[in-house]
Formats: sequence, C-alpha cells, structure tokens
Amino acid sequence: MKNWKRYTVTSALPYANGPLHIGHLAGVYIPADIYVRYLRKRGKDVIFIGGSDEHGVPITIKARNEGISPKEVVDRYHTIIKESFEKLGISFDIYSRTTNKTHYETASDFFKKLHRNGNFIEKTTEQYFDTEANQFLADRYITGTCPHCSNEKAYGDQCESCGTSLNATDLINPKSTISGSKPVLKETSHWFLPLDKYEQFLRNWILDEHKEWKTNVSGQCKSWLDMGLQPRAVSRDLDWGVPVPVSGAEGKVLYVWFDAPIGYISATKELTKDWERYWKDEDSRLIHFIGKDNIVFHCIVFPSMLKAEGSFILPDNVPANEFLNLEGDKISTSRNWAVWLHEYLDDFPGKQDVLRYTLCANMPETKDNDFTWKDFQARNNNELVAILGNFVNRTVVLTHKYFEGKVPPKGTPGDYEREVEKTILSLKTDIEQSIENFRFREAQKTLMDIARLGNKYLADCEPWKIYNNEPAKVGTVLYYSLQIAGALTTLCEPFLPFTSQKLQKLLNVQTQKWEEVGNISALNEGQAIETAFLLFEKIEDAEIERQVQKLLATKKQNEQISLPVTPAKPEITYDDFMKMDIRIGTVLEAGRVPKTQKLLKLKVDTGLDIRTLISGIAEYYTPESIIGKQVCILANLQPRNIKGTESKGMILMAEGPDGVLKLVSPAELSANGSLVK
RNA sequence: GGCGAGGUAGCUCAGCUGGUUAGAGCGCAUGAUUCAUAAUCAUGAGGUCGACGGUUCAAGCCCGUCUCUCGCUACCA
Repeated sequence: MKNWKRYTVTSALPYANGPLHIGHLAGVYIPADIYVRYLRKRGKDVIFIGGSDEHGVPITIKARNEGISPKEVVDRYHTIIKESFEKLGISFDIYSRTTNKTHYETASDFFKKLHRNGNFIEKTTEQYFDTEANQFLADRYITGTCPHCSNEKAYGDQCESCGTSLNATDLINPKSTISGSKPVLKETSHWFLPLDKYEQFLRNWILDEHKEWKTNVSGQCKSWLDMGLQPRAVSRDLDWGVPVPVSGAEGKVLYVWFDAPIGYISATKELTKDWERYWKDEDSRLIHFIGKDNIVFHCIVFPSMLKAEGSFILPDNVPANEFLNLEGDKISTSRNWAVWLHEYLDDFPGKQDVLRYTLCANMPETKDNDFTWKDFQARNNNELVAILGNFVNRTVVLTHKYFEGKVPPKGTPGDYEREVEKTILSLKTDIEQSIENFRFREAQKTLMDIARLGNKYLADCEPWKIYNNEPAKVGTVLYYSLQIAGALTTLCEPFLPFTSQKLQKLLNVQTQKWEEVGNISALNEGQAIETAFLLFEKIEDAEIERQVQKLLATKKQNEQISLPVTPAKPEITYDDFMKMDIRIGTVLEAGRVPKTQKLLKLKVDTGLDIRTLISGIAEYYTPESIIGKQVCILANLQPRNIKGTESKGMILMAEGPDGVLKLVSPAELSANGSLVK
C-alpha cells in the first residue's frame, strides 16, 4: 500500500441549470464529504474540490427560453447549489465555478498545450448554420422530424420520443430554434481528441493496474474499451463557454466535457498557490467521487486528456456510485420527481444529519437504491433517536442525577470496562477500514455499533439499581459511558457533523484527534457537562404523510398532463394524398429478425402480390399474435434494406403519445388489395 | 441483439482465493427492565442464496442455459 503524502479529492461538478436533489447528495457529495472529513480528522493533507459546471448548450437554451442571459441562469443556480451544500455541511475547501477567470485561463492553457503538442486532430465537417442568426447551431438548437418515429420535435442529438440518439443531419425538415428558419449545411472545422490512440494505455491502466476499482466502474470501462473508442470533438460552434484559444477559431468554444473536468484544476489553483503539488506530484492521491453517468468522462476521457498533457497525475480511484430512486421511481427533474435539497432544508430545519444519515445508509454503492420517506422516518426514529440519541441522553441524565452533572471519578475498572475499551478500539479500526475502502454504509453501521455497545453496557451494569449500595461503581460505569459518548463525538463527525457539534456542546469537550479516540480520556474527571438536550427528535407520522402527499400530488399532476399531441402537419393537396398507395393486406407469416429487439419480418398478401417487409413492432406484437391479421400497408413506399432484408412497404401503425404502437386494421374483413382512401 | 452491473431473510445489505448448522442492521414475536424521546437489553421466528442443468468429496461463490431489474450500445417502422 502506497504511503500517500496528500489527497486531492474531487466531487462531480453539478450542472448549474437546476437545483440539487437527494440523488446528487447520496451519489457523490455525502461519500466524498465523509471521506474528506475522515482524512482531515486523521491529520492528512487533503483538499476537497467542488464547483458548478456552468457551460454547455442546455444552459443557453434555458436562458433563451426565459429571456435572460446564460450568466443569469448560472448565477441563480450556482447560488442555490452552493447554499444547499453549505447548509448540509458538505465541507469543500473551495466551491468554485467554471465561469470565473482562473478557469478560463487554465482551460485555455490546457488546450493550448495539447494543441502545441499535436495531440489534437483537426477535422472539417458540415454542420447546420442559421443564416438569419448568422451562427452555427448546436445539436440542441435544431429540431426536426425524427427519421425513426416521425416525432416532429426531435432534437439534433436525440429524439426524446423514441430515445434514439441522432445526428443533426439525420433530421427531416430541420429547423433552427433560434430564428425558426431552415438551417443550411456549412463547413466548419473542429479539434478532436483521438481517444482511440489512448485505448491501449487505458486498458493497461484501468484493467491491469487498478483491479481494486469497484466492479461497476471497471466493468463500465471495459465495456467502453471493448466497443472501441472514437476521436471526440473538443470544440463547438457556440458563444457560451471558454473560447478556443487559437487563431482562426472565432466563434468556437471548448466543448463542455473538455472544460468541466479542468474545473477541478482551476478550482485548486484558486484555492492554493501550491496547486501543482496536488496535481503533479506522484505522492498525491487523486480521487474522483462521481455518479455512474460520469464514469466514461472520469475514467476514459479526462485521464486521456491528462495523459496527453503529460505533467499531471491520474486518478488513483474513481469510486462511482449508482443511482438513487425515489419511492420506486427514477428521480426526474422534468417530472419534478425529486426531493429538492432546498425544500428539505425548509421542511426539516436542523435535521441535516438525519438526511445525511439516511442517504448514507441507503447509498447506492453497488446498485441502484430506493429512498422512501417511510425508511427515512424509521432510520431517524429507530436508529438515530433510539440508539444514538437515547444512549447519549440516558448517560447525561444519569450523570446529572447521581453526580450533579460532573464527570465522576474513574474508580476501579473491571473486566467489563477493559472489554468495552477494547471493543471501541476495534470498532474504530473497522470504521477506518470501511472508509478507506469506500464502504460508507458499512462504516456508518459500525459507528452505530459503538452506541449500541453503550446501551448494552448501561443495561448490563444497571447503575440505577446499584447506586445505594455501590456509588463508586456507578461512578465508574458513568465514567465509561461518558467516554463512549466522547468517542462518538469524534467518530461521528465525518458522518454527522452537526451532531458532533451538539455533542461537543453537551459534553463540554472538543473533538479528539482520531488517533486518541478510544483511549478513555475524552472527558476529564470532575469536568462539568451540560444539562441534557435531545440530539434527535422523533419524526411523527403526520410529517412523513405530508411529504408523501406532496409526492402523490406531483404524480397526479404528471398523470394529468396529457402527453403532447404531435402538432398538425402542413396542409397538402388531394394529389399529394393520392400519391400514396395504401392497401389492405393479410399477414401470412411473421418471425423475429435475429439480433434485433424491435424488428419483425412479415410476409404479407397485399392483393397485388405477396411481399416481405420489416416492421419495428416486435415490442408490441409477437409473431403468433399478428399472423392472419388484416393490416394497412403503404405499398408504394420506396423499398429499403433493413438488416439484410429488403423491406417493400410499410405497415401503418397508430402511435400513441407514449410511443406505444397499435395496428391499424379494417373494421370488417376486407378483400386483400382494397384501396384505403 | 451485443456489452456491463445486479438479483442472498418483510426491508437495506455482508458473505475473503468454493469447505462444518448462510450472517448483520431495521421490522416482527416473546421475555426482562425502567436511567432514557414507550427508548433499552435478551431470546426467537423467518432464507430450496432468481430458475434449471453441470464440474467437485464439497457451490451462494466455478461452468453452461434461461429469466427479471438497471445502464451503455446497435438495429428500428
């Protein structure tokens, strides 16, 4: 095991076009914060880097839609995000943003160096250009008809109706969302990072040299590497972002994926003059906390960039988490299916640690996990209140009852006390092991075991029973109970920083150095402690019910929003219509097309002939269920080769707003070849 | 269709390079207890380890086939 001199810990930069929800917290920031707080307590040299990712097309679109500038958009969300982090105790050493000056310089320099080194390839491609607005159009600025599902509101990069990823040039009837005009293709040149050249290096580095990475992470990387990497554009034609710092690149900015991870470096620069030690010294350990959606960028793309640059260290580990669901459904910003942090903070004031605790206990470390309000309540009432809060409370109350609120003399410890001491130390070691292996759920559970130990110790010794006969023994028992609480004060700090604060106040102590925890000297004999106050309060059913109702209302609202009906198409003439030869036919044979998910191969009697056609309906109809059915066929559609079979014609389907396809059939049995008009 | 991750008690999860009666927390049941926010402590019930087949003296762990969930990817009217 390498002896690291310092730690550079980054957490994914949240995209500044919306507020944060519990998924962000559970996936990235809670584990990162626990890790960092732990390292600090151990006296390690560690910096914790965060910041808002403020470039990219979605932000410019949001700005345009709201009639404000991109800067105003990111200012608004950066503020909200930053405030949520602060209130939840995410202890960044710096929370920066990618729109500040340092970042522009850093990202520019980075690009320039790679450019000088000849690490990029320059390619000229044709892209859509809006002649009215006089600018190139990013994919998201182009809408048109999806060539696959005919959705008329497909974007240039993806059709959200059928989920297909597209190239802008695939769209039928492309339209600029800026001016509404029809864009024209125009040549533009861009720089590409040839990821394929780093494939071998990545393969060795990830799959051979970092076998300790989480299986979900290395598995995902292997999948990407096996598919083969392609050169990736690092620039875009856009006016929002870091300008490409070479001559002849006017109107071009760095692609957001290129500029965002450099944000980690820029933020470090802002934090300390000594930044290079954290990024270039082989004794520095770089750790990226991210969600699984970011694996490819942090394990493939960014390392390739760093490798190309040459002077930087590479991440030693990328402990990516899976996703958190909410009450059984995917968290979704557009459907408002989320618990927003700023709302939580309003609804549950002073309960930051309850959320931190619940999210840590349910952290999606190995697979997607589910957050439910019922579980939130149970964790609070049955664990934080009943085990941790209760142990501390009974200890403090007993101390006041028998010793006037002063730490009693240690007296003569017996076997039990020695056992308690040993157990605390061993649990502490377990916590260390778990955290260092990024097993935060396990670490937190072990933390609670210490409170459990305290409860059991009290129950076994029964100081309230023996006080009349053995007051000195009671002193010893409470002395040890208080020391357990003292140990908890420090050990809980990474997980429950606000509770640690409360404990310090209650016990009238400071946290110890991590190394000293468990040495039964957190509190001194005779020292006064505060009168008891509660660390945690029970959460009543009514409060939970309110939150559940809130979500139910959202769900109801979502259901009522009828999915948008595709808007009317432009008027056509009767002649246009008559060009189409639509006929009734009968399906004679049907079978799946091998190696596809959606395709059926059909043999149909059209009256004119018996022909073969391919139809993408396998998700809705089995071959058996469609044989013998009468269908409508567009018979004079240009044949097309699909998966090695010539498809002559198209079966007409009714597509619901949800994308579900249904056969269109004549209401009564009709002769094959009947004309539909 | 290809690739990746996952499917272990009601819930959330552990199970190391295969080895005695498969573990923990929460929940549940019973008992004890009253210092404590009806909190705590003890005991217990509860699992054909997704399904089937195979390798082995021995499989939750290895191999094969299938199935379900999530993600990436391909194809797609």
